[in-house]
Amino acid sequence: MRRDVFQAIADPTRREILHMISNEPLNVNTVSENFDVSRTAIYKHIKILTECGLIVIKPQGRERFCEARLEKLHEVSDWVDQYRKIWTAKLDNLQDYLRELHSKKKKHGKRK
Amino acid sequence: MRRDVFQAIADPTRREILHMISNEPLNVNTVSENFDVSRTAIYKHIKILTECGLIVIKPQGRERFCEARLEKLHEVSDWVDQYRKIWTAKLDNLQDYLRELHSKKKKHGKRK
DNA sequence: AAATTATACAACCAAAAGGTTTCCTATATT
DNA sequence: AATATAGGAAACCTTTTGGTTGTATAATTT
Repeated sequence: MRRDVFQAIADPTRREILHMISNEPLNVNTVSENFDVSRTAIYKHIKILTECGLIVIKPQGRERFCEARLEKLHEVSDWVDQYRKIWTAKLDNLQDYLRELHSKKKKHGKRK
Repeated sequence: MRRDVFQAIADPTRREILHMISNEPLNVNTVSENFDVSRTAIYKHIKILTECGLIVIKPQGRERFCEARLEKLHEVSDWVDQYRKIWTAKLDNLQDYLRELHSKKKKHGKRK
């Protein structure tokens, strides 16, 4: 099954799961107790998160502890970063333009 | 229809559309020509992207130019950032641990 | 005016997503 | 040994997603 991080974090429940275990690993039951859907439903989300590498499962007795692999999110932030350059550049241009407009206030039609 | 940025960027086709128009606005046909699915399919993707604010459509004659609103991606990077703190802290801890392990190489089993 | 072009949108479809209940297995507990 | 607990997975269901074709409409060209 093709799983990628972008698809995994698209679901709000999965983002919440990630949040829950971001500080300490929790077993499957503990995670599912915090939602009002069934344990099986949560289990499926957990499976998806492991399939894309955002979680690793560590067995301990009969329990499975879900541990977040937050570094995996760098894929997302790398992707965003390439666009941040563009959008901040555009904002800079806008600022320059506004500044220029402001300094030459002899002209008529002015808008913030 | 509830649309959020996370869901919008989950689809690879939509990410590619964003990429295409990240530098210059393009009209719907031009965008769709670069994919091998129908124009209607692409149009739907564009609609989803506008619904979550990642694109604005500017009519110009009979054409609609799709302009990227990349700033909207800050929602994603903000979300990632809260976790980046955690994952980098953990990496730092690991590094400290390894450094300590290395300097005091006389002892046997040591853990932070 | 007629034909072409760019887009919007309805109707429909198959597959995937997200959920359920039910049953099974492996560890702990008593 | 018997029971309880934690998790895995099959079977099934409904809604959403991503796609299609076909039709309609508004500008542009010829």
